[in-house]
Amino acid sequence: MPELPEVETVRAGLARELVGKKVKAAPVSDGRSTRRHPSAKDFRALLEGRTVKSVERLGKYLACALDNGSHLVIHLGMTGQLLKAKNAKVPKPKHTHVVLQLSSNEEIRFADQRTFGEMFVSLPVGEGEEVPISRFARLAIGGNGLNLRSRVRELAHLGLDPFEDQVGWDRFVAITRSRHVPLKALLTDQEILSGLGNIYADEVLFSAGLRYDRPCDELTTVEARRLHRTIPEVLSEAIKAGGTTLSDEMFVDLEGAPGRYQNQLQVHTREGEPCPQCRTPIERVVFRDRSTYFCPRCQS
DNA sequence: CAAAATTCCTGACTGC
DNA sequence: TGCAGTCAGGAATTTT
Repeated sequence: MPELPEVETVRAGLARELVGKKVKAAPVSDGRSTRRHPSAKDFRALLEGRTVKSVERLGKYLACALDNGSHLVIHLGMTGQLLKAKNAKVPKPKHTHVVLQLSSNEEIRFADQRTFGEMFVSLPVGEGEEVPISRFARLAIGGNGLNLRSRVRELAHLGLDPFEDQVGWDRFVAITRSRHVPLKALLTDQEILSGLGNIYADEVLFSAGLRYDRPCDELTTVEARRLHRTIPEVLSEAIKAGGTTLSDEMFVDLEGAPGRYQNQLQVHTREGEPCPQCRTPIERVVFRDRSTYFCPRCQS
C-alpha cells in the first residue's frame, strides 16, 4: 500500500535520521526480507560498517547511498514499516525482520507483516559498465548520466517518476499512445510510470475526470495533457498530508505516526458515498483483481 | 512481442 | 467458540 507519497514521507524521515550515521550491525531475523542475497550473512557483510551518505527515492523504492559506493535499497511492499527507536531496549514491533543498529545506539527497525517488502545492498556499477535501461526509463533519464537508474542497476527498469523525472506533456502524450491497455493499468505499470499504486491511480483518474477502463491510447490530446498535469498535483497534496493511512493502519512514518491524506481521498475506499463533485454515489468495481473506486458521472 | 493471469504472504473479518 | 472461506495488493513470474 505504500505508494509514492508514503515512500517520500519515509524518505524524508530517513534523511533526517540516517544520513551521517554508521550501521554498526544489521541482524536479520527473517531471510525473506533479504531474499535477493544468498544468505543474511552476505547482506550483513555488505552493509555493516558503512556510513549512510544520502537517502533518495525513485518510484516506490528507497536507495540509501553508502560510503563505499554501494546502495542500501528498500521497498516496503504492502505492509513494510521502518520505525525509529532510541536504543535497543525499546520493544521491537511484531514482524520485525531486520534491524539497523546505528553507531548512535539508535535503531531503525524493518517490520513487514506480509513480507512483500525487501531490503538489499546494490553493488556499485563498474567504470564503463553499461546498465541496460528500458525504453521508458530512457525517456526519463534524458541526458542525466548521474540518474539513480544508472547507479543502481536493480532500479534501471523503473519508468517515469513524477517528481524525479519531469517530462513535458508532449512526451507524456506519446507514452499514453505507446500501449493499448486500460488507463489504470498504464498508470500502475511501474515500468512506464513509477510511484502510483491502487490508491493514487483512483484519485488521479477522478481528478482528471477519466474512467479507469478507457483505452489509454484513445485519449484526446487535451485529456492526456490533463492527466499529465493531475499526477503531480494529487501526489504533492498527499505528500503534504504525510501520505495515506487506511483503516488497516499499516502505513506509519519513522516515528510511528499515521498519514492524514485518507481524510482527503475523493473516491478511494468511498463506495456508496456521494461524489464530492456531483453527489452521485461512488462505485466500486473489481478490475484486474483489485478494487477500483470511481464516479460514474464525473469520469468518462 | 504485449497483455493478462497467477503467485507470494498474514491478519482481519464474515458466515455458519 | 471454532473454523473454513474471503479479502487486501506490489511486483516477479507464468500463461495466453
